Amino acid sequence: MCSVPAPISEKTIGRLSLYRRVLDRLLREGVENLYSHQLASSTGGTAAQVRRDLMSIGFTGSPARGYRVQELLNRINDFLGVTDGVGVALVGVGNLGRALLAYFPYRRPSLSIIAAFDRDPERAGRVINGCRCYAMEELVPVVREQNILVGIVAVPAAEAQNVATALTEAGVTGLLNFAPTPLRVPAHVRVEYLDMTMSLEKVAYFARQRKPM
Amino acid sequence: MCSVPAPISEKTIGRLSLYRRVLDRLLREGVENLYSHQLASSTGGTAAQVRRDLMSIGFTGSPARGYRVQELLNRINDFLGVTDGVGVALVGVGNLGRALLAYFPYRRPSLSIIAAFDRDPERAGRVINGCRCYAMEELVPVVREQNILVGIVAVPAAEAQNVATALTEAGVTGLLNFAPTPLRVPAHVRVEYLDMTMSLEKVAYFARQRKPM
DNA sequence: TAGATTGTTAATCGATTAACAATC
DNA sequence: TAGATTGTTAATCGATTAACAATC
Repeated sequence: MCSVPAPISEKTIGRLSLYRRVLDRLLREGVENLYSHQLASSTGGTAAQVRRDLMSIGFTGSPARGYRVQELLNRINDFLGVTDGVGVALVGVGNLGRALLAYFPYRRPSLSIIAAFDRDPERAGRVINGCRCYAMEELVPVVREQNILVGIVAVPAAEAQNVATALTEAGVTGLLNFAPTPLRVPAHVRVEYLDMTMSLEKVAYFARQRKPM
Repeated sequence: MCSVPAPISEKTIGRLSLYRRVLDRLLREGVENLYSHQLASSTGGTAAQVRRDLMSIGFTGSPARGYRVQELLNRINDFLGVTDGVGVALVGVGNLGRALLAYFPYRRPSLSIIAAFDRDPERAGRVINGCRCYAMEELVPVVREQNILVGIVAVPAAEAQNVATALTEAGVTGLLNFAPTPLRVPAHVRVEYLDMTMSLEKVAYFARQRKPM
């Protein structure tokens, strides 16, 4: 009965996050059961993929009723660990940073940006969207003090590495990097890259290809 | 000599976008030649992957000097079609939308957001970061008039499908979707998904896993 | 029961990695 | 020449797809 630690793929983690939000909405709408193909159509995947993902976290359904929404949601929340919540630090309070502060509301249950940092002394000391902005020098002590685990890098590419190093030194184990540059971090730190310019250029490329219509 | 149309992978397109920006910077720094591993370390990939990508667009280097930076940059620009430029429309001028207006400057050479739209009449008529905001009713005529090919969907998930349908009807062939919901569009329209919440939740998951240090 | 769905296994597909000859 | 790099081919790896028995 001692099952092997399930090999959860990285992509599965991302899809579980999406399932979670869909299930949350469905639950509020009063849906109690759903089939894999329903969840697939709400998330843009295939039914088989949904079943694989749920199997990989050890959740089973029945051929008759499909999956129980409430139980599945609990299971995913539990698996992703969103019930506990995690503190997030934002570095760089420029245009992008301010947008992120507005996008991820302060003191949100699962993920909350609880501290922001900027090199510009003008911005330090201000409170934006409920989030306090600190000077760069305070990064390490504040992140340590508040037990922050995740850092968002929203500074220009040239500064990104220094920011990543400082965040890592302060004890962060996950980084979301908006700068279009690779970050060198210790092996125990996870970096996720999010390059909006790349996404837009990709779309533009395909849009141009399909222009002649 | 009639070579087969090279099968360029979707991921390659994204990486070419990143190479392009690195090459642009290197060129300004006066670098004339570079090896695949140099480009790889600047973009977080492997040398073999860089070589595959460049080969796939028919660009070759020499064992002695590597690749010529200027020629490579021209080739990639040409391939991605950035030299011509493409018009982008933004739909949704909330927190995220305004951030995007600030992030992708108006009248940028290759990609410029030349029109924004919002349901809120308050926002329509204003000019943000040099970009004019229109009412939702003007979407189809304005997008058609200005020959806009790409649409950015920055509205809540519930409205995303309607916005996508309108943009498609107006002649857009590429969509960048920030809403966490799949979009049903005609086959000739390309949709790219960018879910910031998913990215952040993924990082948080891995960060928590690695917490015990 | 009949029918749709689940969970499992085998087959397929694509991309990455490894090995190597050719080049300057 | 020696050495590092390029371009090419074969091998490996993983993920997706397809087929099918089990289930309610």
